Amino acid sequence: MECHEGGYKAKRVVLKEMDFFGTSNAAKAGGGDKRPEVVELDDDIKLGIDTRLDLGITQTDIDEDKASAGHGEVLSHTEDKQTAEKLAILRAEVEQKNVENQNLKKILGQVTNNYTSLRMHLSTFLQQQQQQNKVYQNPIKECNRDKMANGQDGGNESTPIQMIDCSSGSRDNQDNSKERLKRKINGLGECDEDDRGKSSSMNRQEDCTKQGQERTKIPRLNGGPEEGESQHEMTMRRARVSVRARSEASMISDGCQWRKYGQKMAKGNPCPRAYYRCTMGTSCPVRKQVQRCAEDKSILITTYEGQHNHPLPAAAMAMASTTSAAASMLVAGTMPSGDGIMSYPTNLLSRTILPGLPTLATISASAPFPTITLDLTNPPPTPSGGPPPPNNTNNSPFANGPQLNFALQQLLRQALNNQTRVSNTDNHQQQQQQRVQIDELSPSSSNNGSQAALAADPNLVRAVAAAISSIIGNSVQPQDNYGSSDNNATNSSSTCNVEGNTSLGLTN
DNA sequence: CGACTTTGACCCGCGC
DNA sequence: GCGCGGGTCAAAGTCG
Ligand SMILES: [Zn+2]
Repeated sequence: MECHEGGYKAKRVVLKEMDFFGTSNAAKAGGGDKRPEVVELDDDIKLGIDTRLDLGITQTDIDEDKASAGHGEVLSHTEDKQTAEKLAILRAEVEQKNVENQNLKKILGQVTNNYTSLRMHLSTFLQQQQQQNKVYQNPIKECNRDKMANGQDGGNESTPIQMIDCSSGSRDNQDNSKERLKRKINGLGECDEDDRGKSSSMNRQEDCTKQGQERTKIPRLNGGPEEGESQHEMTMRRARVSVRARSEASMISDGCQWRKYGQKMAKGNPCPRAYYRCTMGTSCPVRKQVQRCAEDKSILITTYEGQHNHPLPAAAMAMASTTSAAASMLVAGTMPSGDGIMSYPTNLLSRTILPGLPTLATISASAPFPTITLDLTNPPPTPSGGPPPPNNTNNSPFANGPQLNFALQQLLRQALNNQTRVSNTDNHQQQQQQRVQIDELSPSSSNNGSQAALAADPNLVRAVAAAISSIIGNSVQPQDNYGSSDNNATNSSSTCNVEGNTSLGLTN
């Protein structure tokens, strides 16, 4: 009803979006491929800043002043005046040098930042490669993969093949064709990570209309016990990220273009759930669901799913990176062991508990899909603590992970800040912000208690690295702005934060 | 006229 | 087998 006020009369203009990141302008600017670093350096060059550390002259002049001051009784007032003028000039010069110094520091910081980013990205990439190698080593999966790639009927095998590649867009070129192939292949149903779950409908549609094939039963994602590897893949495929934010608007402004393709009344929630599809790309598989929280209708729950197969504007990258980071964390933390779908996160995130820290992440095995909820409805995050998200369930394995939570929190905040900055076309600040972010995560920083945990727990490091990589990817790979966000459509239920979701208490 | 929203219908999986 | 709920499609209508 009015929960989702998108009343048609209200219309497009009325379809007011909460300017979540203040990116309305940036979204249109769409400079996703711009490298802030370069811009700033260019600016410095244009300004003709003298980058030489030429500070000796000033010292000499000062000494001269001192010497002349020693003969003060001899000097006349005019000489005093001259000295004063000299002093003033020298001070001005010193100030100028200071400014230059600061500029140099900035540049240095940027370079350091870039270096760190590249390192993180590289490490993440290597990790992903390792994972992929593992996948390829699995003959069964390989077989399935081939079947899918060739468009052959895979029978009832439901082994999911594709994994979410949060940081690389290597698949992007193949996405469309793969998708079509997969959709033609009914039996395999959920081959594509983007459409899994929903692919059934789409498959059905195309099959019925185009091929008229008999619809072989599409095995459910969780159908049947699979080897750990498969479960891992499935977990990755089904990772979802939803964002909770207080907004009176009907939709969050995330920089992307969305087309509404459906609306349903969800059970247990008087407010309808709207379905949107990304229209920035011709066949972008990314979808999102928007729904108001039943308990608190001022809270808007936006769930992203899928991976963009097209370049994103900077404004959209912020959100995509955020969700991607969350998904990465989820993927990294949801390595299934045995039949427990979510056993891994327990080890990863619940290792340490900081009293008073708001619960940032929750996961429940009861959830149909691994879901990360980025909770932006809470007060700003402070490592010292804060009120827990209203909807967090205590029983989830992710309930306690101060280090990672805080790190991710910072990352997400950074992403959000980045987007805000992008909207202001202030790349410089964005860079600085990013640098600060990395500094916080770096071992050299002394602010977080999370450092120790990061250093001690490789899993944690991996998770954070994956999360960082997706954000860093913005600056490192401007042209591959493929936001990978697997979000959850909160299909578990329409309530605010159902159990089974991972929720990252994120405050902005 | 193109892009978009609305909305009813349809399909699917799942539980009983 | 049936009903329910989630997700999607597509025709119709609206807007710029
Ligand atoms: Zn897209």
